[in-house]
Amino acid sequence: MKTSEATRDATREALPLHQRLAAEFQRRIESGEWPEGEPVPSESQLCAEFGSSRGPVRQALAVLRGEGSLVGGRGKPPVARRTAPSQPFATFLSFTQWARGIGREPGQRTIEVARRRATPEAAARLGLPEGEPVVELVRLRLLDGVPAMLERSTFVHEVGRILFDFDPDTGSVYDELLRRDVDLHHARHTIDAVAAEPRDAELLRITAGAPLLRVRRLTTSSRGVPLEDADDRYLPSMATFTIENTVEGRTVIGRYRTEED
Amino acid sequence: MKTSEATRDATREALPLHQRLAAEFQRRIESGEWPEGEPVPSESQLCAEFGSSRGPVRQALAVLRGEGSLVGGRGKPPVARRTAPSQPFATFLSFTQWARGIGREPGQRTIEVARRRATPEAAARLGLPEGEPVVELVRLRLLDGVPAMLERSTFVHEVGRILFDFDPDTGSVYDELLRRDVDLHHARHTIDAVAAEPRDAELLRITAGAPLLRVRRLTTSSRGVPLEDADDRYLPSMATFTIENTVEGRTVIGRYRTEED
DNA sequence: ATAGTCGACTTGTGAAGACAAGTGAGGCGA
DNA sequence: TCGCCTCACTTGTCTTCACAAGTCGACTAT
Repeated sequence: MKTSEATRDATREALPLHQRLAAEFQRRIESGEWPEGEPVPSESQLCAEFGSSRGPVRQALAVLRGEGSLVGGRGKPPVARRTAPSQPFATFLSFTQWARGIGREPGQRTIEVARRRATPEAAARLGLPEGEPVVELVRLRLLDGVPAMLERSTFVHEVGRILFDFDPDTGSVYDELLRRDVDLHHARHTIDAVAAEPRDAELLRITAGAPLLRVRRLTTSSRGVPLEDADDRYLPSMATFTIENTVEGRTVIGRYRTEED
Repeated sequence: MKTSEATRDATREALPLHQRLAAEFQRRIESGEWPEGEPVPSESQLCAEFGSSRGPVRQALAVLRGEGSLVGGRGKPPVARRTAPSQPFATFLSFTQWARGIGREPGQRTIEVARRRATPEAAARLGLPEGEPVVELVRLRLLDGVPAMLERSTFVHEVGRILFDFDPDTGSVYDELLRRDVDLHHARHTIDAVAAEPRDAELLRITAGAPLLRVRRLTTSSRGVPLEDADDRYLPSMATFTIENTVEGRTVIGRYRTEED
């Protein structure tokens, strides 16, 4: 885990001052040290406490304001506001991390992993010539042992071949790809609804034609090269997506376990 | 249109320097004056051009970097990158504005507008005592004259009574509420899939049981008071939602006309 | 008692300067 | 020719100063 080591080291010392301040302020809000609704210490007090000038303090506060954890205006000290933590990239991309994040136990049953030639549709989305070899992975994903989602992924061959050295039943494919330094950087999720096809229905143990929440995902590298094209079909009773939106332009997205009404 | 007048005035003169700079830089990127992929002028050049110090220039550039329009790092000048404009709050809340934004003609047929007592579910979501009077609005929304979505909104009475002075067939309820200074500030959209009920099916001209993309929306004021609880059911063939996501944490959401595959 | 005013304090904005850290090109030597 | 090094230039970070603009409480005059 190269990245997490680096992060730990950086947290300790090497990070620039304003980043350390931002982290510290965020910790204070989350821990309740700065209670919600209460005004936080003034900038000059924070400057005194940390022995810095106003610059880094304001830069750190700006980050929190951008996340909506701090609201306030000119003349009056900003007040803390606990807010839904914006789900990081990883949580939104990895079923395993998502499930753990909401306190459920993820599971999977691999239906198929195969190297074959790209279908015209997949080739188009991945920007490959038709017939190029790709790796297809079909898994049934479970939440606390109950079927929740059917995942059909198509990887470009360079990425997909990693899967043959890896048992997709044991853990997170996403983690494994990161460990192999695959440059997963950007993802576009398109959400719609489809009727369960007979094969979907059989695996998810529902009746054919039942509505499913479909998320098609195109994951690309930092240079914009498509790496994965996926089609995830969720049982609506198991997961929903939410978008939160304010006039100030702040947006936070999330994927949640469907609540029982 | 009070706000747009204010914006226009402010753009001219009164806005702080860094905001004017940010707007100018964004214009240059969108207009192609700063071509995509090309490095933009250095900070010192911009300082010289606008006769300002580095502070405001950097502040303005930080905004663009936050939106992903500018990427780059230490030592090398940042390069411009055209990016999907993050859809503003209004576009995401108003069917009318959304439709116009994607070049379609919005339409609506009001099925019902009624003042009645809140159902237990609606009361719970709106934070009202059960049986409190609310205003319910049911409209069939059209895209270029074709049914696209069925909208069921429940407004708290204070907001909903405005609708009785307004013909919801003529235009945007959202615009009308803003004109009446209703403090629509925050919205939470929860997305899932449901099967069309007989009544849905009849209005949307599909068969019962067909999958629909459902978006439940809770709109609140800036102080967190719920104002509207809505249940929008889209034909998946007409609209999808997308979420774009990067490791840097940038997120942009959108609602789009479903493309024909 | 109440309304208005003043002043202390807060954040927003901007200038100017300094140094650190990274990039890239050109020049130099092997 | 190739590789290395130096140097100019860029952005990142931080300090210090100054003033504007808004808030809020205390004080004062009515």
